[in-house]
Amino acid sequence: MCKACNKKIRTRYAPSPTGRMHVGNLRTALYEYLIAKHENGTFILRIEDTDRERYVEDALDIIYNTMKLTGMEHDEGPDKDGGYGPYVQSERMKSGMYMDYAKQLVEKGEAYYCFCTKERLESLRGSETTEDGKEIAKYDKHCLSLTPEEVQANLDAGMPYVIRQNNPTEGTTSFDDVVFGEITVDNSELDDMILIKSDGYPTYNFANVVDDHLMEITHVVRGNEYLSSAPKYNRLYQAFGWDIPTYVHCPVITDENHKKLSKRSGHSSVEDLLEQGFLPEAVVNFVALLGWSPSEEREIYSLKELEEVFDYKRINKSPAVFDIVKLRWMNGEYIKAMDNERYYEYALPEIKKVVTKDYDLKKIADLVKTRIEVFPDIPEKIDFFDELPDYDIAMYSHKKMKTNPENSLETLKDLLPRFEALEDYSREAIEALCKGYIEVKGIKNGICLWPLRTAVSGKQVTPGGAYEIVEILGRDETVNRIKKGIEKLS
RNA sequence: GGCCCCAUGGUCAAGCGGUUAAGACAUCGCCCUUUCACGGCGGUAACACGAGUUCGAAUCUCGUUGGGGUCACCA
Repeated sequence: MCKACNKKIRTRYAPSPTGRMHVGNLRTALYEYLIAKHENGTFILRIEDTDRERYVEDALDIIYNTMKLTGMEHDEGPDKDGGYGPYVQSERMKSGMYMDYAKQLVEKGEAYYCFCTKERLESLRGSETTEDGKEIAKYDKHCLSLTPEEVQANLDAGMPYVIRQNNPTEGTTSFDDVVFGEITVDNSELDDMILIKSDGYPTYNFANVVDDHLMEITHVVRGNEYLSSAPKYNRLYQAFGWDIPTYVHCPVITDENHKKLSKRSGHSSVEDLLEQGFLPEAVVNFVALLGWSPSEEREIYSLKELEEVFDYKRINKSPAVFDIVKLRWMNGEYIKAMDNERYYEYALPEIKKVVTKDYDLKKIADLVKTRIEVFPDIPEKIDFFDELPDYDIAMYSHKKMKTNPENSLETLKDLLPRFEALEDYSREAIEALCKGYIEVKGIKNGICLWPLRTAVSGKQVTPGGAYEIVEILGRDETVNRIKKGIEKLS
């Protein structure tokens, strides 16, 4: 229940099918979802496809898919009728409802027909420009002065027209936002925005208000970029005499340069992130924490857990930088916490990219589990399994281990026959072999294990230790690689 | 440029008039250890500035500076 209006909470995510899902939109959707679910409310998916020019065929699939992957299941939507349909604006338009509502406003004097041509509108603009060359314009209410007869004559003549909101030029308009508080603007700043386009479609601005009202949306969550047009939406509600929903404007998400997160960053959409190997649950968790924080000191939350603790009153106002480094850390936490079965599903394909021989891929996967942050980190860490890389004998030298090419050669020469003779080739036996050797020789672990691992991997840094690698390689390959080491060192 | 919004470490952030100004990521050091990672311990690092209000301001007010957003028949 909504405490303010005493109604069951209904929120909606209303994307436009124009491409990939921006992380800002994901967060908006997430907050809508959480606000509803926190109070046992209804979360609705509505498609705002009134812009036929930007419409992208695949976009709808992307939306459904992303919602599914993230676990944000909607209660009502195009595929789930809840009695408030249709849930696609282009379908809602077929009944002519937007036009009817617009006409209601015309009758009330809150809107008017406008027959101005593009050319006239452009000439209106030219006069002033912004710093970056953008034209500044505000419609001059030219067509407001048309008499009803003139309007009718134009209509009869089939002249193209739009319907504009009629905003006052004096006084002020205020509205409340739960995160930004009360905001007041001079009415003289309010442009007479277009409600119905000349193609008969409603604009986003208009359809959004009408649909939110008809669908009984209680909480409207959207990005900060809508803050400046919010007063105009408010006037629309007032003009109709409708209840104004609770506004929740979210702070912007920026890139590391504090600019609006754009495609250029390479990770502006959920799909980008998924392609880069991030887990949907990590992305959800991370995005939830961008502009919001829980009251307790914790950062890892599943969607279910977020539903419980989410309090939209704790959303903050200042913009947040999308820090991919922290996302990587968080993703790593999710990987470490994954149960093995699912972990293998993600890890094995990455391993197969560089390991084609018949090794125990799951054991290799185990090796990297605590060493990666995203799955594509895997290949470069394990490429030595398939083929021993060419390496320099300087690798045998390690200051702290007190190893050098000379004592390494000795170790490898000693180890070779022992491995060749090893019948039971198990992890335990391998360990026993090495430990026995270390004890007999009275040397430090490193003197034995560093050269062994180096010979067998050709690398100074490997996931896992000598035992694990040697076990996975198998006796033949291990013996082979020890021989190569001896050759190199001799 | 007009209007609107924002301002705590490099980043995410807690904080609502009295705190040694949390915590996380990153970074640095130590421990663990056959490398790396994991894990554990610790360090460096912040209230943009200036006036008020107040016994007392990161917290309230105003201004300055800086940043962002917006000004479409796009959403």
